[in-house]
Amino acid sequence: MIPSQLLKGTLEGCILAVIRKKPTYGYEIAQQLAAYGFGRIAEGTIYPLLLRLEKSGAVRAELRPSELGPNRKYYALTDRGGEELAAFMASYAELTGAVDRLLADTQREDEEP
Amino acid sequence: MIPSQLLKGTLEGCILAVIRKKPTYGYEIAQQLAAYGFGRIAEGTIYPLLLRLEKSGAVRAELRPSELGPNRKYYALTDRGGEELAAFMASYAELTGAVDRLLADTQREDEEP
DNA sequence: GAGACTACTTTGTGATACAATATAGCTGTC
DNA sequence: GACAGCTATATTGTATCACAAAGTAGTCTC
Repeated sequence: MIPSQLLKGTLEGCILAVIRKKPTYGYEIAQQLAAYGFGRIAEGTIYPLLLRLEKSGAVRAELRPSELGPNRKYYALTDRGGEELAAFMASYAELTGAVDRLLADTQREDEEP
Repeated sequence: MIPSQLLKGTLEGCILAVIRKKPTYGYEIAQQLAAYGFGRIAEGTIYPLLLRLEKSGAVRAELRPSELGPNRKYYALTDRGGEELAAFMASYAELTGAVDRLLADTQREDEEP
């Protein structure tokens, strides 16, 4: 299980990435994230996050009927959202670069006693 | 610059990793993190975090005089801290695994139009 | 009509990075 | 000896965000 604190900030970028692949709706996003190995992301996390993204102009929402079940709110990435996704990927690379360098050093200490 | 939200949860594990390499004190930890590429971590972040770790039993503190400047509070990793570090590394690997799979898929869409 | 699955919303809570501020010792310079 | 600048720690208040919980509502199967 990934602790919720570790997901902070990451989830927003990842949802942008999921939407970029193909416009989709909240419920399916949650399932995709689970399939990618994020674990179960609560509805109370997904939906407020999508509303934030819509309000900030990173995504555009469109209501469509579902063949089975209630209506779906499909989200598509805007240009602004594409820029945010690029910024996230850069920050994420910066973070993992720093962490990986540090953890590599931590490892090294074991090997040379 | 790494946004503060992305650091959440990560910093605690990384500080444990720094301390594991060699017992050290807050001020130097901040400098080491900056050197690894984390950017400048505010004092208001480092010191409360170290106090939390001490209170939780992950680290042990010892006050030592400095050759130059005020006293330093050296922190050393406890067994409990070592376990927490291992747990962090596992969670971190889980997270980066999921994100990397997702971002790889996002990339792939570009290549095959 | 009861349960299960789909699908979205809202409210309140907890964790945590950070800005700002305070304190204090040491060094060097003018 | 006053002042700047670096070292070193602590505290207070704030903003952000993931989540639990509860609610609403549609479809399907038994």
